[in-house]
Amino acid sequence: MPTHEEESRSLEQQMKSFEEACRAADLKLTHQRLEIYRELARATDHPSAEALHQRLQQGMPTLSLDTVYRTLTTFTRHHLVKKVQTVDSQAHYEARMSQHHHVICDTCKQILDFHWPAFDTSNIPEDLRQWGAIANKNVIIHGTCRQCQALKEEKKAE
Amino acid sequence: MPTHEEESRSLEQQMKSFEEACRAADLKLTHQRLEIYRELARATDHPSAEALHQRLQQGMPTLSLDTVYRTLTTFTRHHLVKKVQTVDSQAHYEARMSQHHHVICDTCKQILDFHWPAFDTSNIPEDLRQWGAIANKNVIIHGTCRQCQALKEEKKAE
DNA sequence: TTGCAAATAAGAATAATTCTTATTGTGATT
DNA sequence: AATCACAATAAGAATTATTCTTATTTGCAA
Repeated sequence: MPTHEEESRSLEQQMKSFEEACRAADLKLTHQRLEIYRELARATDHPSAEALHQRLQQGMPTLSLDTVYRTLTTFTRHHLVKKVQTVDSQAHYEARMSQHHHVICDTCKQILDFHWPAFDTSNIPEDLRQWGAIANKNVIIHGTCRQCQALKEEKKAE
Repeated sequence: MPTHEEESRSLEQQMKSFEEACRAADLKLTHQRLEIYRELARATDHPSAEALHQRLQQGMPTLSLDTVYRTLTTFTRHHLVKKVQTVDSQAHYEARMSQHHHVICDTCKQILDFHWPAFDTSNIPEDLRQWGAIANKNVIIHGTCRQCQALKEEKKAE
């Protein structure tokens, strides 16, 4: 368990490498971006844009919610932060009730089912046993499907 | 691979057990519910409420989008259909970029990180190798955390 | 067949996110 | 240090996904 001092030192280190990554990606180092990143890096929960905005507004009363959204999207695009895996904003349904998993193409958004019996019968990590009552465990794979890969190759060739 | 005939027969069977499940759950067998379920059972993609509504409107011009939403929610509550796993409608972010997974309490919505190296190093099923380029594979576990379990026990005891 | 609770349609309301536009600020160049 | 180009921001309007309100209809039990 890191002491308070160690924690904040590592936060500062994280800020340093964040700044470097921004420069490498040609992202301007604005006050907003630095604060939004710092707040997220400090967070132990998984805050929504709204939650971050509220936390930051104490110190930056003019910060707009839109900036938080835009900035998080930018960060995500540059792999500086992660969006917790969701399909997308729309809910999707299925009638198939048997155990299965999903592969999602991040380009065309198509969702495909697959089976993975070896996973289904595997045991969850020891430290999760204490967590509570588990209803189900599922795998979500993200990537680019064949067709979209091909389309991207074509574009590159142009 | 089932023939067309077999497929539609099994759809009819599925409809039969659906009707039975509705009766068991005291859900009235309305035209709308039957058609919404049939359309979803027939679908090979994972349609949104909006998509289902559009498909059904051909034959049922007065069907409201709200009914589709409400009905899907009802079905989900009764485990007659599944909502493809999402955290909830709001997007959630994190600055931790290292490989990890999430447990989500369906009651309090808290998201917790956990590690599962054995999963991370496992190989995906054979038939997925052809699918495309995989960017990442993650586990999402849903359930009820300790605290929420305890609260539910209390309520039951009252 | 009648009655009543449950379900629906229609449209208003809300929540989450994105867009538009005018203004500001970063960082490169002098 | 002053200037400049353009990226980034703030504010509020607009969009999208979903839920709520209310009046009407319908399934089904008696």
